[in-house]
This record gives sequence, structure tokens and C-alpha cells, in this order.
Amino acid sequence: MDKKPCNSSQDAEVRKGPWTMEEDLILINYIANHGEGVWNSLAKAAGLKRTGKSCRLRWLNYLRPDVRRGNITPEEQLLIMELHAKWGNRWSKIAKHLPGRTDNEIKNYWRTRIQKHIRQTDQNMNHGQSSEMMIDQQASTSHVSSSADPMETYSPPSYQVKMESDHPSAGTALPVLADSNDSYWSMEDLWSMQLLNGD
DNA sequence: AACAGAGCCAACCGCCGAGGT
DNA sequence: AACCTCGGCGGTTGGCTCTGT
Repeated sequence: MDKKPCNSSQDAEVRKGPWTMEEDLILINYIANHGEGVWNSLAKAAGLKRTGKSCRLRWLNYLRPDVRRGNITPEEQLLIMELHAKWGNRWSKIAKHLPGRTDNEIKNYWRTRIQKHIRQTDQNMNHGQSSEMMIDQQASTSHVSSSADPMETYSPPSYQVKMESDHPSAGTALPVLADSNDSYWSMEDLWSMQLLNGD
């Protein structure tokens, strides 16, 4: 560990926390022009004060054009459960079988929806069959948990910059974009911006 | 109308393995 | 052969939003 303390001056420059739209644009733009790879160098070359890891994660989980978010379909849910039964928490492996889905999303989905349902099921049937079996059964009947599709109404990838346009009450948006009700940035917006910026 | 609790999601952290020097 | 760097993975956490009281 502790590979040298590093210059604290450099550390101070590393940004953390939610990505801003500007950062996203920079990253998208850079990758569009130079491609992915060598994330640490990429982060520096693009002028982002982020770690390579952070850039990679942001790109893979959110910015990639082919990434699909929300609306986990019953089929996908079924597949997730089947693959999880087969491989366990090998999220990246599972994600490979779900085009457009990221390991992070699947992982979150599993933890929040399915695992919760397992617990509830376990509680309901004090000792009975194992939860895994329950899932399997549900899966095979393709009737998954009652919360089977809570995401039907999932609003499209509202931009993470807390545009809050969805929730006017949350008035703590970032200054740049907060004042418009229309400031609802979708990935499409970002990509079209990127295209406009071209380079 | 205000407050509290629960749920959800994005991002970070630490570890491990692969590749390069 | 050993060391170092980078990328990838899984687990965990923090913050925001929604729902119920």
C-alpha cells in the first residue's frame, strides 16, 4: 500500500464526487476523438482532474452511448436471476450477457430489489426452502417478485448534475443549469452536444 | 406542512491479476 | 525474476428522492 505519499499538491487536484456536465462532455469528447484506453493518461490528456479509474467508471457505467439504464425488463430480470444462480456475484460476467447493462447497475438492482425480496420471502416462510430456490422458482414461472417492475416508470437518465427539473423542490442544483425547467439533460443531449463540439 | 425512515443510485475504495519494464 | 503500473471487479458508502406518519 502506501505507494509513497505522493505530493499532496497533486492529491489536492484530484476531484471526487458527482461528475459535472462539463466533465462529462470533456470525457465524451476526448474518447470520441481518441478512443478509450490507458485511463490514467486519458484523464490527464483530457485535462480532467479525475483518476483514471473514475473516468473509466463514469464512461462504462454512464456515458457510453450503448448503455441502457432503467427499465429492467422481466426477461432481463429473469436472466439476471438465472445467471446469478449459476455464477453468484460475478456481476461483470452477468453483465456481459445483458447488452447495454453495466455490472454496477445489475449489482445495484440485485441488492435493492431482489435481495430485498429474498429477505421478505425468508421472513414470511420462516424456515422453508432456501431463498435461492425461491428465486429460481419465481424465475421459472417468469413471475418475478411483486415489485417485478417498479422501474416501468423510471424516468430516463436524468442528468446527474442534479438538474432537479424533475423535482422542483430540490432547489440545490448546480448553478450553471439550475435555472431552467428545461435543463433536463439526457445522454442524447450530451451526445449531440459532443457532436456539435465536434473537434 | 413538516419530519422521519426507507429505498435507490452513482461513485469510491481496496484487492487482485495481467502486462510491461 | 522481481517490481511497478494499470485495468477490472466486487463490496461498500454517501447523498438524494420518495413515501408514510
